Amino acid sequence: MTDPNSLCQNQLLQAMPAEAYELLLPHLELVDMKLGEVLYESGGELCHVYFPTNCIVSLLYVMENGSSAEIAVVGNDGIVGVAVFMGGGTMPNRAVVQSAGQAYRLRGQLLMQAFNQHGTIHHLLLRYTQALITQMAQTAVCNRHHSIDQQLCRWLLLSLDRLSTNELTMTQELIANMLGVRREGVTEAAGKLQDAGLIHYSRGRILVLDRPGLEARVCECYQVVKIESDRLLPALTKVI
Amino acid sequence: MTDPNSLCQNQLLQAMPAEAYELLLPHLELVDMKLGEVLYESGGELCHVYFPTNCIVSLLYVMENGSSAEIAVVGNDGIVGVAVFMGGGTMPNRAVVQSAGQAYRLRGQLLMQAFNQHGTIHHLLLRYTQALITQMAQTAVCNRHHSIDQQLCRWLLLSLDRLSTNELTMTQELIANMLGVRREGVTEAAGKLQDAGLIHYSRGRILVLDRPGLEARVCECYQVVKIESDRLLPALTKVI
DNA sequence: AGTCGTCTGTTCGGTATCGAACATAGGGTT
DNA sequence: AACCCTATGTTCGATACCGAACAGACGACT
Repeated sequence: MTDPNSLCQNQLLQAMPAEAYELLLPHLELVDMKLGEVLYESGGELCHVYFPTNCIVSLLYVMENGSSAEIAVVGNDGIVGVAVFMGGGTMPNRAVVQSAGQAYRLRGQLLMQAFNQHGTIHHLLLRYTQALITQMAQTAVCNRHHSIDQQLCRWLLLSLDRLSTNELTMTQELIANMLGVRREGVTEAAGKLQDAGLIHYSRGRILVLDRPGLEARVCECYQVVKIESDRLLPALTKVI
Repeated sequence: MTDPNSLCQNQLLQAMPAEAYELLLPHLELVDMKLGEVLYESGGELCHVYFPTNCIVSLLYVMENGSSAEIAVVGNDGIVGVAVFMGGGTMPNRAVVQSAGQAYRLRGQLLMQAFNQHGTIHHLLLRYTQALITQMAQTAVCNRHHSIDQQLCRWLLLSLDRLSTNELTMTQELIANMLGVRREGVTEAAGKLQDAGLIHYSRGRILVLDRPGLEARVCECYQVVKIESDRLLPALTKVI
């Protein structure tokens, strides 16, 4: 069973009205999410959805030649598996744990019931999905127009927003896979940030020293996503 | 008033069950969509939604410095204004008529009613939205990994799929705005396609001579979106 | 027929990113 | 303490795309 208090760690669960999540509560299962774990393969049926608490999940597209690109990230602000209630059941993307932690797991069918029967849950999930759409759209824009330096800043800030620490466990190699660039490109960009005193890098650990400094360097894409998320899900930011 | 027969030109309307669209029918208004017309500005309230018949609408993000990037295109396969039923009301994108024609216009509130009251419409629109999500995700991937040549092929095929002709009215300058690249880049890419005998270009008109040839050159992104759309909305392809 | 605006084609140097190869250095293991 | 694996740093030339400037060419309009 599940400790009700820890539900607050996921903002979507937290935003649900009492009568709604009492319905879900008995079926929520707190599971460990290990770094690199694949939750869904591209096109694979989604048996469960996940409400991350202190982990981050990346949605990736993996190309035929093996290279990849991140489409969006989901943390304690959202839910992994929107295709369940959108009706498609699957998506042509892979979902990978990018930062280890825990998540509440729920059978897809149960979420469907809640989605169909409770207007509040319905509205909440659709608004979250719209925020996710904005994140994807802005990823497309950023990939087109912005430098690796700027994209790295955006990526760091998106990750920071979804964690409670200022330390990320993440090699440059992995970041490169997410951004869809070469590892050397990330090395160079991270080097600049380190020289500027904004981060400290050491063997798979990134310490963010100066968040305002990152925000000063990031492209507009980050703010667009953040503002839109706050607009669509105001309850989430109020309660924190 | 509206000629019921022409409703068939939009596949979403066409796929609605009889009792559902009889509800909407009296409120559908056939309107002219002029090239370059802006349906929504970024962040602007969506009073109406549009069901394109023989026009194409682009969803663009316009950056602070004025450059732009296409996020997705909507033709007679879909609806412009998903933010109405997703709950956000607005999106941080601009919707522009990319290819002139006509569309059925409907007040957002009326669509909301239909969305909430008719399960069939509800399912249909959410599944379409998921297809749109796939298109956006793949745009992000394509922007990251593929050459202008490949992206032009993808763009031409996406447009062709939404028109009944093999002729597009579109200057290279406009295509460049959509793809978020320089006009010269499009000139060069289009020149290659013309040399290969796949298209014929002349002052704002593109004649597609060899569609299979384009399909042979396009990146996997095009097929991913097409397959996913067909999967999510099978009724639409069956009836054609 | 001539003019003009727009669309397309071409060129130039500059820059960001790529692809590959290799060097260095933490940090855990034996 | 020595070792090794992995993460990070550095270099090289190649390439794709950019930014700007300009040349040609089609077609509409007078």
